[in-house]
Amino acid sequence: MTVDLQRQTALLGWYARHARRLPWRAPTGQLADPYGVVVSELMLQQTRVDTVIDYFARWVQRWPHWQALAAAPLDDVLAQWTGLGYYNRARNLHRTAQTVVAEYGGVLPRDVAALAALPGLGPYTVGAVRSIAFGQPAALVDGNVARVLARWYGLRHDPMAGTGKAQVWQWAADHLQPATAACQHPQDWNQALMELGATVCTPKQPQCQQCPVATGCVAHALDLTLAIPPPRQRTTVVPIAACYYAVQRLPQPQDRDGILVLLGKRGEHGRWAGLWEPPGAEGPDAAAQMLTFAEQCGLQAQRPLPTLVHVLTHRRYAVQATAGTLGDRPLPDPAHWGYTAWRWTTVAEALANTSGLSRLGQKIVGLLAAPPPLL
DNA sequence: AAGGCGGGGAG
DNA sequence: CTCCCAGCCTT
Repeated sequence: MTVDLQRQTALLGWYARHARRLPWRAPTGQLADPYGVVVSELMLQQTRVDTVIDYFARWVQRWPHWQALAAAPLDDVLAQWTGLGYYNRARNLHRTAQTVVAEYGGVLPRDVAALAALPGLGPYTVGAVRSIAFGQPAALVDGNVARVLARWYGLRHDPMAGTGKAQVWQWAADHLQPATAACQHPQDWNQALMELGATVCTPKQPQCQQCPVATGCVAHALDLTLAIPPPRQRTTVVPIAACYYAVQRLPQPQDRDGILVLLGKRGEHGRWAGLWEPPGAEGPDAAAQMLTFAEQCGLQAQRPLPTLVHVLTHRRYAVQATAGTLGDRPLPDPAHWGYTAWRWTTVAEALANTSGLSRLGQKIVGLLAAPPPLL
């Protein structure tokens, strides 16, 4: 196929003028620190730039290099990820750091196969690391690039699946060599494509008037910009009824920080794996289960808390929470309630950004701190 | 190829 | 409400 060198030059020039300054991004024409690239790319998977900026700054301040991250306990890594979601990414990043230290002497390998074997690094992220950290002429396709190229060529299929996906990856590869020949910096070309998709060639309100490559864009010429890429199949959201208990413990002589709240640590698999939350259950018999839990704890002074809703991509939690005070009985076996451990903490600590709670868990604890509802 | 996996911002 | 974001892993 032929590629439009003129439009490539236009896009590269646009990127040199309009690139956002991001904490992990090197100036145009330069390479970025491999550790920072991997950390930022793992955080950015399915997550917006604006959300990641603060997390990235705190992360590299606490763990500035592979050795520091590899030596950190997994619980600390998960806690530092609190609120970012998709917590397997944090586990993968941690395991990647340990592999880099143990297998590669603390230096990220430059080899494609070695990179692709690292946990958490898929086709997109490998392309990003190779080009942005090492300057290798490696193509990449993320949601932005897929949308830009699909519109550029008037692709009528979903660019993220099946033949459309293969087509877009081919286009990305076709562009890379001549674009790199023009600017000598494959990292700039890849980031220019993504930047255009993130700031100009957006899904809903593309700014075609400001687009440096609108000339020759098939979708723009045919007025199909909003129809390409085609809308994806809508996911069905499953409603889940859940019942949680905010169990408090009155201050004891060793408690200097006032009333404490009980947390359980979730198992190593499934949703919110390894994260903490107030004890709860989900499903049709959740309320009955938790009633038993309350009896086992000898829960006193029970009062219902306002109901709350927590929405995930495929699940919608409707949570009925109850507050109560622990009696003088010992806590039941956490394993019987789906947890690997119990822990007491203050409300303020549970609501902190490094608490290791899921956002749902924080919402439940937050009900204790919220003012009572007006009647 | 399909399902699981979070959370939040924008319209 | 809706959509979808610098995706990956498991089955």
